Amino acid sequence: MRTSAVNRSDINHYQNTAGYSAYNLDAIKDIMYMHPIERGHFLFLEDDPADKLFFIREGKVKLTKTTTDGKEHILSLFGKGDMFGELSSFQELAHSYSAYTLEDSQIGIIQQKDMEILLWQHGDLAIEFMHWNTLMERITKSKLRDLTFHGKSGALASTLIRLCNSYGAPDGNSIFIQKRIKNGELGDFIGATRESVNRLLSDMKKQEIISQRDGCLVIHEISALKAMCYCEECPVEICRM
Amino acid sequence: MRTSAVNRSDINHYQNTAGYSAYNLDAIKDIMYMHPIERGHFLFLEDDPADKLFFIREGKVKLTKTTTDGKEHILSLFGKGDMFGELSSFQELAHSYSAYTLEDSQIGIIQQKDMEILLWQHGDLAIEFMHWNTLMERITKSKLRDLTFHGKSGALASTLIRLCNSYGAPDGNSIFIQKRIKNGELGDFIGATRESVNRLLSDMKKQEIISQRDGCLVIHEISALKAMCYCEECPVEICRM
DNA sequence: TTTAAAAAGTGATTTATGTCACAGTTTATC
DNA sequence: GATAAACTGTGACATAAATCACTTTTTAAA
Repeated sequence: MRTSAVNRSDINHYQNTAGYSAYNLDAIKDIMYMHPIERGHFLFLEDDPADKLFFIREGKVKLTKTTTDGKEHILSLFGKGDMFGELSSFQELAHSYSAYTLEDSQIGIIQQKDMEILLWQHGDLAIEFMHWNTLMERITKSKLRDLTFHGKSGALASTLIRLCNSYGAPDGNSIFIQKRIKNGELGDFIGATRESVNRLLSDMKKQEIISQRDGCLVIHEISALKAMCYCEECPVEICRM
Repeated sequence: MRTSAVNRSDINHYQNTAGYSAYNLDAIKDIMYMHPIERGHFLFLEDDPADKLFFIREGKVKLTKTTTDGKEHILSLFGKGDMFGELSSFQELAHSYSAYTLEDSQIGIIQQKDMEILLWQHGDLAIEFMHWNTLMERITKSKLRDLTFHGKSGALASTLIRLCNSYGAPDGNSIFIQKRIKNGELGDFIGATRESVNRLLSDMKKQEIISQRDGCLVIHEISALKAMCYCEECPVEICRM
């Protein structure tokens, strides 16, 4: 049993980033083609040519990578207002991951060619786009750090914190994660087996760091999770799924 | 002893990327201020404000991150022609890593403000800059994959392949890595201890996958390394340090 | 070239994580 | 709400990697 009380600043610090974007890319909204995509459909597969960006007007999208030995790595979960995609730079490149919808979604598709014309014409957009790139790169770097340097327990703790930031709702002194996630899926985020995730979560439950309600995780002691991954308190725009 | 011969296509596939850049950002050369920086000096430290880009005209730079529990993580090694740096997007952000020179270097420094003005004015540059961002993001994502999903031996194998691409020179049927790297340093790339690295390298030597000459590593069976990290054959511009 | 310092190598042990097997529980579907 | 399918929980064991302690080798400095 942990004795430290939940720190009020911890509760206030996090905010649910679902449906929130730190960037402002209005100009591209004119050049994107909106497509309604039903739940469970792929936007692209690994090895498809990478020459589009995708803007989520409505819905949720999961990015996954399948390794050649059959493991699935979940790279990101994106929601309303997020943009994602890979472009080609020095040569025609293929996607390094797949993307599919988790809900019926409205997806804006932007062709690389159109994007380039727009960047060429609109300085404001170019600057905003740079900001978006900067942010995406920081998110990826922060995951690299968290997944590599404090073992699977650190990686899992970091993932739970990111879930708080992306799907958390205040719940008394705790944070309720408004998303059902299977243990195997948590493992796919961090490169661990479902059994390991299960044991790590069980330990956290024994220590009353987390609990479960209605099949969702509830985080009671986010400070304990932060200790496990040697959290550096990066902004919520970066510490997200 | 491995029986498979070194595949000629493996030898031809890699190329030394030191001093090579896949992007073309001539316009920024006009706005950067060149500074001679002596070996061992820091360009910036973690927590310094992130508002500049750095272009290496001459020399080598190492990017490292120190975790709060005292570990050092080496993020990248950059050389002539490379550009690096972090900018701020939605708010003033701090650097998440430090950068210091490994040799006496000539470094061009580009202020974020100047960069933004230039992007605003020059469409061509905006597009090139997007390509650069795209490439950097792919490099980081590929490291995330390699360091997280096939254990420390996979992570080490991937790092050795990247070293071949960044510092390798053909040497008969082998690749000579023209850079002395300590075992502890290899550990800092992948989040492993020097002892673990030592044992993994010893195993590779026993299997005649690698050897050592003049304090440098020589890679004999790059295909064996590729098998260890389930290599997906990404282009050398991405598979680098 | 001697000497001190740094790095490499290695055995013994502990801890972390994966693998396998199977029982219990929840969820989805008819 | 019965039933199958999917998911969770857990023990036993195997393997990977860290830690500690120490010797040997290499490198840098005097």
